[in-house]
Amino acid sequence: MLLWHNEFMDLKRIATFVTVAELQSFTEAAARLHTVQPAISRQVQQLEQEVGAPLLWRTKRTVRTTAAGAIFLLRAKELLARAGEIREEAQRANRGEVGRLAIGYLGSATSPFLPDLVQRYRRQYPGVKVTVAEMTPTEQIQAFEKGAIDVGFTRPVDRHQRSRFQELRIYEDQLKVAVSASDRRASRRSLALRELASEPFVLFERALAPGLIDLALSACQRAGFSPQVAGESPLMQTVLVMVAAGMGVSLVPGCVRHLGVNGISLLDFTPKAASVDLVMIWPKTHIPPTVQEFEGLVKGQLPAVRQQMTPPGPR
Amino acid sequence: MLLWHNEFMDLKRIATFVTVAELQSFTEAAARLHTVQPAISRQVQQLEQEVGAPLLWRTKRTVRTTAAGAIFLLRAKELLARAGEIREEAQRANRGEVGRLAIGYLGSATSPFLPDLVQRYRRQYPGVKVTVAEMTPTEQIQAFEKGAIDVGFTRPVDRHQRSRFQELRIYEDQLKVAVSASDRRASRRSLALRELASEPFVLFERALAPGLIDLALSACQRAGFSPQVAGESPLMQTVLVMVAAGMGVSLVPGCVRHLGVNGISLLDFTPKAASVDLVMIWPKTHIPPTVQEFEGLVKGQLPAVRQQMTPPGPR
DNA sequence: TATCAGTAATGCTGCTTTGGCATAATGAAT
DNA sequence: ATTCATTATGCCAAAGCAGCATTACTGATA
Repeated sequence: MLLWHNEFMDLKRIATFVTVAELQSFTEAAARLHTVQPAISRQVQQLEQEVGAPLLWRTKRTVRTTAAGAIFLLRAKELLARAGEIREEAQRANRGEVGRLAIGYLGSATSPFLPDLVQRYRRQYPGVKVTVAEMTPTEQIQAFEKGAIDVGFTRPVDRHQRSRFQELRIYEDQLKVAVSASDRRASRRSLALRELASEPFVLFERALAPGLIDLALSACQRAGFSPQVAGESPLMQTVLVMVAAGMGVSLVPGCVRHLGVNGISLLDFTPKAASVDLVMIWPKTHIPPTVQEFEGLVKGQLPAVRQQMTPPGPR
Repeated sequence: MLLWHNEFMDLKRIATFVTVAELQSFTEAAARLHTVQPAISRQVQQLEQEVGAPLLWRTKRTVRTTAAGAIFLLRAKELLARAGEIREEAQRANRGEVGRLAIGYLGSATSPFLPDLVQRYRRQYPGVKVTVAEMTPTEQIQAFEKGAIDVGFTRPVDRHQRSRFQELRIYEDQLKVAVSASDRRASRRSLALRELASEPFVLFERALAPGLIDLALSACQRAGFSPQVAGESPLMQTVLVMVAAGMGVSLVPGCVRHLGVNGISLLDFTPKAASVDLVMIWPKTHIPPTVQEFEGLVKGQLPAVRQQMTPPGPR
């Protein structure tokens, strides 16, 4: 490697040349750069080697740029400025001020509060490209694999995946029995789950939200029966409409009341089932700064969100 | 200076990072860059220090860019490409392939051949911005001072300036006596200069071309008289028109025959005066490559130019 | 004309940085 | 659990670089 000149120009040497060219003096440039004149001389010499052209025309009294030096001076200043810019940009990306934040969300459980969260975040980080996409829990896991989303609002992931994701509980919801408004029990506050043992059930498709459906099934199990599934749908709205139409009863999270489907009644039941949480999840590995910042904002908004998602009347 | 991190990012380290990011491997990057893996590790570490943000997310199995690294990778590649481009541009400037060539010229002595020279040059060096401006010899000297022109086609400069300029003789011309076509001597081939001792003279303004006029005056001096100047003009055409109008005789370079002024006759005279040369001059200090290349082209064209500027008929 | 003053280049030295080797640490896959 | 692949770290020698002293040169000045 002896005497083997580098393939690349050195930005420091370029900056030195710019200073010399603008001050038209090696000595003054040395003072400006807090070093000594011979260092400047050699830096410029090396840069001329690297560039492959003389850049400065020296007399003992004055220093001028050559033709090559003049054009190089112009371009070098641009290059140095650009170098500074890209460093700034990387730092902004590292602070989560630029970049992207792709959000997957569960429409039925987030519609009341998510738009506000997103709006607050976009105001605070206008440089971040935010996208939102409604997805079922299963679709969100797949989207994480493909890198299509950065955070997801969903149900708690199963034991298998738990180690790969970080979770933030947003709010706690309760399973409710959904019956048609024309059902004879529609006006009751509560019922025993085993009263439904022989009723037809309409459920959300298990493959798309196994956590939720398994919770419902285990509730029936504990009540001593296995529900007779008369219908399934990949859309929560459709489930509710089928219930309203009297095609069966269902077990759904209380938050579906925000979906605005008429003709149904949501009842508490005994024995009480475990609560069904809404969580925000994101992969533990390689957490982008945008996600970190979003997490902080969400945490700050948690009280407001929880108040918003708490049923207004008597529970 | 111990542990004092440089203000500038190092292009070599940036290139190393790009290689690592694209190959997604430190080890492979080391092989590609003909060095060893620890060197790569430390270069990337240093670059991350310089940038002020983590750029790569390392596991033992794979290497990925962080959010900051992803945007930095994109920009860094542009920066490296740009750095290469500006080096190329400086080299082209050094070879005279880009830049400028500002030409000052003496219209009366160059009009037959200069357009062709300029055209040839522009074809060979299309990247050079060529400008031409008609100027008297004195104006050319001033234009050189201001850096307004790079080469000049003019008369030989005086002793005082000679050391500052390089000269290339283009062609050799002879002083002629100009008389009106209606003059009784108009059809003669030659006359003795002293025949004009008592005639009125019309001359080009001395201040604008001292070399030429001093040559004419010294010719008269040697013929034993001092001409009686009846008129002066800063335009050679005007001088000739005044001669044609019979306002006087003049002493002019033979090349004025190309100006296309009618009604005059150009005669040889005795005693023969020193020849009046047309030269190309340019400052000795800081000769731009464009000028060097132009000089080469002009030298190659000299025979053609001289043939073109030689009077066709008997001399 | 000779001296002087100011500037860039060069020789040299010691410190800093960097590359290369050996090895440790770590995580994934079998 | 073990092994393999990969990156990080400790160490050393070589190279690069800054700083000092000095030289060489030129334009200005007396």
